[in-house]
Amino acid sequence: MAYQSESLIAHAREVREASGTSQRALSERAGLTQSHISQIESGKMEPGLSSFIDMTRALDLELMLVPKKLVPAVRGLIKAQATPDMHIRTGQPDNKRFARAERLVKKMKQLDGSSADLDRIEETLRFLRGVNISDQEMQLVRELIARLERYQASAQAAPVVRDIAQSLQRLRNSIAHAGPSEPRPAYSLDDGDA
Amino acid sequence: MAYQSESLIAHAREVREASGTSQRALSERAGLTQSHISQIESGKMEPGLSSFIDMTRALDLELMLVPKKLVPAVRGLIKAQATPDMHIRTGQPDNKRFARAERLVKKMKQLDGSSADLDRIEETLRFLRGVNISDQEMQLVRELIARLERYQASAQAAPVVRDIAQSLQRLRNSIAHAGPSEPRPAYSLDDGDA
DNA sequence: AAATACGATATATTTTTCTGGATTAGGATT
DNA sequence: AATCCTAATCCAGAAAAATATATCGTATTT
Repeated sequence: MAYQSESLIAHAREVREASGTSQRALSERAGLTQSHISQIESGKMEPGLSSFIDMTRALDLELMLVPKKLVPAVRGLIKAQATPDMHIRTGQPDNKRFARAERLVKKMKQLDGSSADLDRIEETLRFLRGVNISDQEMQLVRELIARLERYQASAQAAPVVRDIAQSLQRLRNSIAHAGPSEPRPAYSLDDGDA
Repeated sequence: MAYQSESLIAHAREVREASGTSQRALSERAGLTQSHISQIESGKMEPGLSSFIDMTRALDLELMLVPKKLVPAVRGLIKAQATPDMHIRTGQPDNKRFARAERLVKKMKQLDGSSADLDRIEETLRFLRGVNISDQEMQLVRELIARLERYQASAQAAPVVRDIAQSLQRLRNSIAHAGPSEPRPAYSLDDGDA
């Protein structure tokens, strides 16, 4: 049920997972119960507008009304900042998370069979673990891992996996030689989704 | 009640009024009852997320989650298109709406007393009525008039009236001599609102 | 003056959210 | 093996939203 709000809720969930926030932690900040959030995220119930606002505000997101005509432009803006330039490299690699991710990939490989994309992800993760990585970059990695976790069992996981592999690869490149692997277009046309 | 969603709902309402859609017409397109919409708009009840989505989709709006950090940029984008360049001038002046607006201003003047801003609005409206005006421009005018109607009785109507007067003035200038009265910055910093 | 359109309200019924707490199940950590 | 954290689920009850109609006051139109 609740087909219209599906993608919005999925988006909120992705952000929550990428930020490493648990449902419980979020529930406290947003003033809702964990049970409530679980049901919302799993589509068992439809939140009220204000509940959803509370929830997303606690994730540093703002719910906005955008004229349909400029939805692609806004999407472009958002995507552009989701993969920022990443210069400062200070943080520690967060080995736990990498280990978890590598375990996940291993599991996927033996479940669905090995694939070029999975191999690529595995290798890139190994590389990234050994490198000093900025907080922003680590955040991107977390986001990608969370996506991978979410869609591992999904029917059409393949394109998602491919996208994740590409994103990780680009991150790796931008670190390996801090040169222009791709100029990264600021924001432009961006095919609308569903 | 329902303080978080207030501005979102107000925005939806402004768009509805600017587009000249009645609550009834909207209710049919969105699949809600007119009573329902009235209560939502007047803050007597809090819509469910999906109800609100239905409502705003019917207004050619899309509800999006935007990282707080780029809210100003998105606001800028939206505002920039709300006052577009306006070149094509074909439509008819829509005299009915102008007449209605002028009546409103007259009423306000005798109620709250005359003010420089009201005078300016009155004069600009007279000018605009006599000119060939594009659909887009007419849409802007409608939006401004709707705002005026909404805030006429409000406690702090003054700044709103001033803003409306300014917007109309700018529109008038851009028509009078299609020259650069102001280069209109594409989109940039934009002070957040409430 | 009568008809029409608009938005706000009223009422009654049905449905759903939301809370609160408790529990279950899976992984990960120790 | 035992513990901890996360997410999903269940249950009960209170609160609020959604639906369906109908009416009212006011303005505008004919």
